[in-house]
Amino acid sequence: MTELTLGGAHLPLRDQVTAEIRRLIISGELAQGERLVEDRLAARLGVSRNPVRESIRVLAAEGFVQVIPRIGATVARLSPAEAEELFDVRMAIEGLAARLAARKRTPETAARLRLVLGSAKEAVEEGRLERVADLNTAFHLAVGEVAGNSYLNLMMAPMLLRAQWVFRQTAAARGPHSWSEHLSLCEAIAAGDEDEAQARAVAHVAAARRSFLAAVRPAKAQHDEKTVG
Amino acid sequence: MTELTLGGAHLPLRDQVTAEIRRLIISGELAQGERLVEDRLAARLGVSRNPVRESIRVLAAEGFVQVIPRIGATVARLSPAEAEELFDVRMAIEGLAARLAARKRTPETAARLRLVLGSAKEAVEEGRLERVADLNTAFHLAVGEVAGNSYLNLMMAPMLLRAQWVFRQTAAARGPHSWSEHLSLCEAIAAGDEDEAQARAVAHVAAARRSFLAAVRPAKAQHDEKTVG
DNA sequence: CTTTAGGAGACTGTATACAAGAACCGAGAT
DNA sequence: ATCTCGGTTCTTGTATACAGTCTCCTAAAG
Repeated sequence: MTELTLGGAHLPLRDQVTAEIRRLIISGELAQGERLVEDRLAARLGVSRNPVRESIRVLAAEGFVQVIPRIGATVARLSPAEAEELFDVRMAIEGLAARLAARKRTPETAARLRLVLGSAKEAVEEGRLERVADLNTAFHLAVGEVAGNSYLNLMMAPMLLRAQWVFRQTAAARGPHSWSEHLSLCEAIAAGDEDEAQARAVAHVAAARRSFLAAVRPAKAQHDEKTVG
Repeated sequence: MTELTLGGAHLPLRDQVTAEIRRLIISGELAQGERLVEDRLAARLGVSRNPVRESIRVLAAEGFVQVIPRIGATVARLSPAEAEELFDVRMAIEGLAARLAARKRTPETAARLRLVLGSAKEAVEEGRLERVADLNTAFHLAVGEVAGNSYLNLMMAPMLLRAQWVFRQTAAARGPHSWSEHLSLCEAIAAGDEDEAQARAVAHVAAARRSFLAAVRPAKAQHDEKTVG
């Protein structure tokens, strides 16, 4: 592996391996459909097959990997159609998260969210693109934590990573816009306006979808504004 | 194990083990907070630790198991609050599934859904309670398949199993009512009425929540009709 | 030239072994 | 009696080994 043993408090290898393979998939270093041969992956990461296997199961549950019994695991394929489908799910989930966050917000909530947004803005200005993506994800997760629904958060983490994957695969990054949308969402949550918070979260994802569609089929008109509402 | 090697086309042990442990958790044979010692589980199921470990990771990703590195795995705890939170997620997800199903339905859709409902009705009449639960889950999954959103389905399967868990833990089964609600949802989908389909799915989950609340806090008034809409 | 049987190689499935760390229990000190 | 220290035991983390299955290549038959 390039650098697995980072961070003092060493997590179990399986967790590091899971994170690393996931990163390789999201970044595209492991291409769609590419076979994940346990031996080779293990050698590449400098571990035995066992942690790799456990990681593959988790990544399969998250939808990054497809496993066919006795055949092997491959990086999942992400057709444009499947990629677009994700936005519908995100609207539902993130809309709910925003609504609940507005409902459950405390006086400290706004500061907490703005802290993440601040870091994100810095990262945008510094042009650290990967960090921007991570901080945007962190923002959404922070909203989820404010919402305080444990199962919602359990789903959100892999979903957001998948969203990163979708964007990386289509080369449709969009740093600056999302920041103002996040800020807008943050305000609605801070104000405790559930309807507005949900609406802004949904609008945010809808905007992301437009950006995605523009990258995937630049010519075609974007007539798909229907969906959740 | 009691009976793991069932079904001719033998799945990998890890899959059978995952299903079995999940079943043990949902049924309550493994209690909340109970330690999942790999050795013991492996011995109990008649396999080695390896499949058990892989299963535990998957079940952790699904939220059935809590893993603390170097300490061990336990059956997750499901506080009443956490249990209730699930209904919000279900409303969002199943509402979306119903909407998409109505949008994507084909002429064969109704028959397919009604087939499952028929089996469920039979099971209700025969008093086969566990089978009823499985068929209700199958119905929801079938709606998801009609919706044709792969990631949505990926989330739905564990979510529905978790819903089963919630009900089993609170002893709040409700066979007959859900059946008519399912039929009603089926009709809306068949008619292609997206709004109505979503509304009925949400209402169905809301009814399930009422049933849950009635079981959990029988005295307290149920004032929580707010949420997605 | 296409097709098909056979066998070698590659890879997954499962078990076992060993190392490292955490929990537990008892003995001695305070 | 309580606290603390030490060691024993239990359990997880990781690696290795072996068996079973699939794939792919080769070679012979049609």
